[in-house]
Amino acid sequence: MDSDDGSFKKTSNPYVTEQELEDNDNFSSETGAESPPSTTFNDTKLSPKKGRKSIQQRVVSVSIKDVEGSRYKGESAPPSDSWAWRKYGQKPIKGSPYPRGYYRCSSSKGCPARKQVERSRLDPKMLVITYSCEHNHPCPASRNNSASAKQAAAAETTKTAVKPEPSSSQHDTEHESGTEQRFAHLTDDSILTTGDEFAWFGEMETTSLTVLEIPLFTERDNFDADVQMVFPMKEEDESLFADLDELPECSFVFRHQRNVGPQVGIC
DNA sequence: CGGATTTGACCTGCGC
DNA sequence: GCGCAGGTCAAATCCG
Repeated sequence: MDSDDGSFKKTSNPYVTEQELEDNDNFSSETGAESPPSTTFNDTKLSPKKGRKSIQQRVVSVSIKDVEGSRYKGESAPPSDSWAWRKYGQKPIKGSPYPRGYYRCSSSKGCPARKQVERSRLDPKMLVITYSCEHNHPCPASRNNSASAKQAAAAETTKTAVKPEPSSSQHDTEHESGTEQRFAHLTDDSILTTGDEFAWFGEMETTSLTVLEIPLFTERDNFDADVQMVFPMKEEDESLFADLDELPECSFVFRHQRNVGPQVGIC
């Protein structure tokens, strides 16, 4: 199935901190916020066939409005942001009225990246996208999540195919170069400090994309508290979807630094 | 006709 | 050990 040439070094993914790597087992999905303490908070339910220890995950929350807007406006993303995702499954999630879609990177053969797209239970106006990458493989989602997130989220929203933007011949060239070449440029600037590791968030903010960086809390209480800060809303009925056009133009970055704790920036 | 999506079945891990 | 839930597979179906 997925090739694993192991050619990528751990540091080749500038967007995954050591914190994430170390605390992967403590990763908390967005959906964990409402889960019983004994269930999924410390259990990512990662692919049993891939092994849990070797998966990196990043959670991004995308405003549905942003998604739809980008789609309908035909917003073109930079080639480096254009990733193709192929849906390979969908599952209803217990406790959530919304199904979770499973996508696999199809930008190039052997691309190990996967992502899960689901509507946030806390805020149905948001789509929560969880990117999963194996160790020794760069996570395309890390840099390109702006476009790819929109693509997948758009598909999730519109129930249509996830297709890469009809971007450019440059993109096609990248396909020919294969996965390694595709990620090579990511490695070039991969040595980032913790202060720069989420620099791409800034790019996303410029597109009014709402981003939620779910930190890897080791304390559930912290997680709950911070999620409450971000999502004060309770679960609402589906009538909310009628109000999608009323989504606020608000972007924020939610991060957690080692020895610093959660930081929330609200516009 | 080829590729992508859908969807039910199966597999695996975890909690009880 | 059993049941539940999540994740993946693969055949069927759809679409360009």
